[in-house]
Amino acid sequence: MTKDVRENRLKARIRDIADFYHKKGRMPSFSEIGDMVGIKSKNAVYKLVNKLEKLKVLERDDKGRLIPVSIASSVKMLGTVEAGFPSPAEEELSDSLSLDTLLVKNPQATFLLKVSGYSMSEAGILPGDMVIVDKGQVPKSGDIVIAEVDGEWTMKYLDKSGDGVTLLPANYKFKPIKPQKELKIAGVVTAVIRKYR
Amino acid sequence: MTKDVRENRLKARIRDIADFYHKKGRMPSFSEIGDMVGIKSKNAVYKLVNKLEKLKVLERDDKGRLIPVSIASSVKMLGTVEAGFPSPAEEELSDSLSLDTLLVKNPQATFLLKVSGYSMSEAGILPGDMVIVDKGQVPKSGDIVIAEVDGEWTMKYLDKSGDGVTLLPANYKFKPIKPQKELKIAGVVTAVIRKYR
DNA sequence: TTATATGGTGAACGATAGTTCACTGTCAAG
DNA sequence: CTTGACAGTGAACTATCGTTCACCATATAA
Repeated sequence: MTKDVRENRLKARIRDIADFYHKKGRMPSFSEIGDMVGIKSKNAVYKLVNKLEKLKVLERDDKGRLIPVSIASSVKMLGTVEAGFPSPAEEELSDSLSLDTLLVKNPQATFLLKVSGYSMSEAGILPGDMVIVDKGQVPKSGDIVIAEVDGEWTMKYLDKSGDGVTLLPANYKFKPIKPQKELKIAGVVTAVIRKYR
Repeated sequence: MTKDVRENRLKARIRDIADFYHKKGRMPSFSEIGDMVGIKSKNAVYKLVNKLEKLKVLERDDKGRLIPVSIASSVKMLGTVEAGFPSPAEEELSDSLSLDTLLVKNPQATFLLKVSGYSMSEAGILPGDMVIVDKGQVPKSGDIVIAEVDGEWTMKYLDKSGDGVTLLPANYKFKPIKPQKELKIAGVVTAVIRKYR
């Protein structure tokens, strides 16, 4: 009864703080939290923050400043499509994460390129897709790489299994590439993104 | 000569601040910036921040607190694969963005589901891929949706063109689904993500 | 040469930060 | 009915915040 009311109020407050963070790009201060959720005393906010810290919604700095934890993540990870969506209560339990931290290891060396050809279509990489490319990663055999071969840029599978290096397309209509003069591997494709609408 | 030195020092400082932000989850204070980059006077930091604000690296709050702009984004958007990578100087000019803001409109209603079947493989959605699902979006004809049809969860194209509603697979080996009793559309697939390694 | 922008030091300012204390109701469990 | 946890008020505390002041050194431009 009143327990539900308390929980709902707590969730609403977490949502308020998360909204603030996503809109303003920083965590609110204690007094700002108080203004948001309708608490007049900073001490009450202090206790609220203690609770949220235990819930791993946020963390405290060594200097006491707030840093987001579950708040910073924009999506919640569920199971497979076949499993469908769980009940709202169970949704809460699923661990949430940020796409940036999931997909980008070192931001300084990571780029987004647009795909235009069909040469990798059998690997599920279609024209209009975007690939995340890490320039700092060491390319291994089997990786999809962005390479400059004899003056032209392509995206292909890197194959070091035979003698020399071969670039393999993922489309039977395209031919493997044996670099004649030079092969410069600029980066490794670490992820593919397709955005609808 | 000395101009290059100045620019490089500025870039190194921007990198320091970005590293701080990505590691600690919040922007540093003025004195923290001073400690990081080796400036003893907060006034010098103040002038530095003014410059970074003009460069759109960061912004200032109405209360003077720092919020990240280009610092918050983890990837830099380039052109097509065929265009390849530009020179490092041109790389700087490319606009950078955050994958979270690029792919997620409302974080509260967005989920990540894992794909397991081949029923959408011709749309470039393969087993092991992840789909970003927005539960708050209104499903339109042509969208890829997550639906519960007659008690089972699937991901299919939504087709409202004919009479009634049909769920279309993207694989000729699978058959279109005409819901017998009930069709609950739980969300719209807004993006596909494939992560390597 | 003389200006003048640039980048820095150091001290001071009021405002706000997070924290702590004492105190007050409210509700559920004993 | 009492007890104790919970949630909140209000005031005080120190530390740190961003800002501004006056001043200095070094380059670049006139």
